[in-house]
Amino acid sequence: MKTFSKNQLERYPFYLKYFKELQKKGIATISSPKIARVLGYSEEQIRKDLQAISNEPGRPKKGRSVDKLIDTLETFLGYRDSTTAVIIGCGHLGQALLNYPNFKEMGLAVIGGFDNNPSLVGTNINGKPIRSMSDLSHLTEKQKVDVAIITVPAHAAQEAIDEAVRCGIHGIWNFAPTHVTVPCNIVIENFNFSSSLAVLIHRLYDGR
Amino acid sequence: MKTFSKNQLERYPFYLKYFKELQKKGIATISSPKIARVLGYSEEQIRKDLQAISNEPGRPKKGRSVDKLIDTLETFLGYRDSTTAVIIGCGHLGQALLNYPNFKEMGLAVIGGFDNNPSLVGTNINGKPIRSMSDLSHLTEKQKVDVAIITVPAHAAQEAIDEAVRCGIHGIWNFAPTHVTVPCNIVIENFNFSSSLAVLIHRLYDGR
DNA sequence: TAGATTGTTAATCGATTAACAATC
DNA sequence: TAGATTGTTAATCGATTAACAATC
Repeated sequence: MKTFSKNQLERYPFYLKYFKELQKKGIATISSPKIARVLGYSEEQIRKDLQAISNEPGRPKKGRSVDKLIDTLETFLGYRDSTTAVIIGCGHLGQALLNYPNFKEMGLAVIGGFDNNPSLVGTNINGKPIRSMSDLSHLTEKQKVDVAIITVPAHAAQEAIDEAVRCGIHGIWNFAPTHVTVPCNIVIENFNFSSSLAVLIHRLYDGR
Repeated sequence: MKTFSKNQLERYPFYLKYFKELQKKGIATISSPKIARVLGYSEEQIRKDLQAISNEPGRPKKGRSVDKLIDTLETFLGYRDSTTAVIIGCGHLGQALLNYPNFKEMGLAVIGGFDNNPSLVGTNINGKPIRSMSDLSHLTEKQKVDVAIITVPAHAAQEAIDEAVRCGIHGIWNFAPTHVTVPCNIVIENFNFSSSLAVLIHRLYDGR
């Protein structure tokens, strides 16, 4: 089976965004050299990336159909499925994610938040109910939950993740700035401000 | 000069976090095999990573001093410097970042926000003033600003970044889910929800 | 001394880039 | 046909892993 590296997977949303802009402009086909000029990837890499997910070849001299590429990418990225997610930790960052408008078009349905702060429990944020952490298992018994988005402080992250895993959630999107461990059948993606900032600051002070 | 790959730079904050936990527990030295067990990297990689930034060797049978490692890492990562940043776009995400408590210890001083929404301009968030976008140049004339954190909607990102660059800001931390272009002397780091989510979803539905 | 751990050098692996014939 | 672009195969590059002598 084809395998996809992390870097490669990270590029696909950029392609999709660009192709949607082309579609809006009424452009029907796009070639690798043109994509290369805009997105700054090499044209060979673009060809490989698009070959890996397309089920029909590109046409010499034309390139590929923008509509088909969008269709293929949205399917590949799971934007056509509905993945359900809960936010664990409804502080500022968790609340921002409860309000984030782009998850829906990415096929991610954020169905509610969990927190232990009594002044939050029972309220709604962006129409989504905030429940007590102890209610997570009740929700997962009634409804499939695919992803737990972890936005608790670093010191509480491992415990929150353990509870999510106990409740049968298989995907963890960890925003807490700390290393955590999960069983090997659980998929975890760390989305780490401090790692991203480390790259930025180093490049900034180091002249690349 | 030594070069550091993106992956390598992204690992350093995890080391630092872990070493600080050790320090809190009163542990004085740490070896690569032990780090490997906790963080899940290979011990060879850990040795290379720590060698690359340390100015004295590790001691056979002991490892390295936790205090010294923390000192070295904090200096290397720029946590001892003060990097100044402004938030451009003070919607939910921008406000969450204005309230994010961890930037300070990373050496990042968020000094204010910019937005064009008249109901936000003139207010304070977490003690930080929100100004009109047209005032950015006034601020940068008076004060060094190193980083612009871009939390505007995707369609407004390029314009916001162009303005930040015109104002002499050299570092761009882009949270908007879109590709943007910057002059070659500007450092940009994309922190992209859709890319991170793409990795998570693919691993989740693909059995790794 | 023995053993754990180090740093260095070589081997492997995987991703990106280059070369080029095929094709519309 | 000529030229742009494709897909494939080979070469390069860089990062990770393995091997192993050195050392406290």
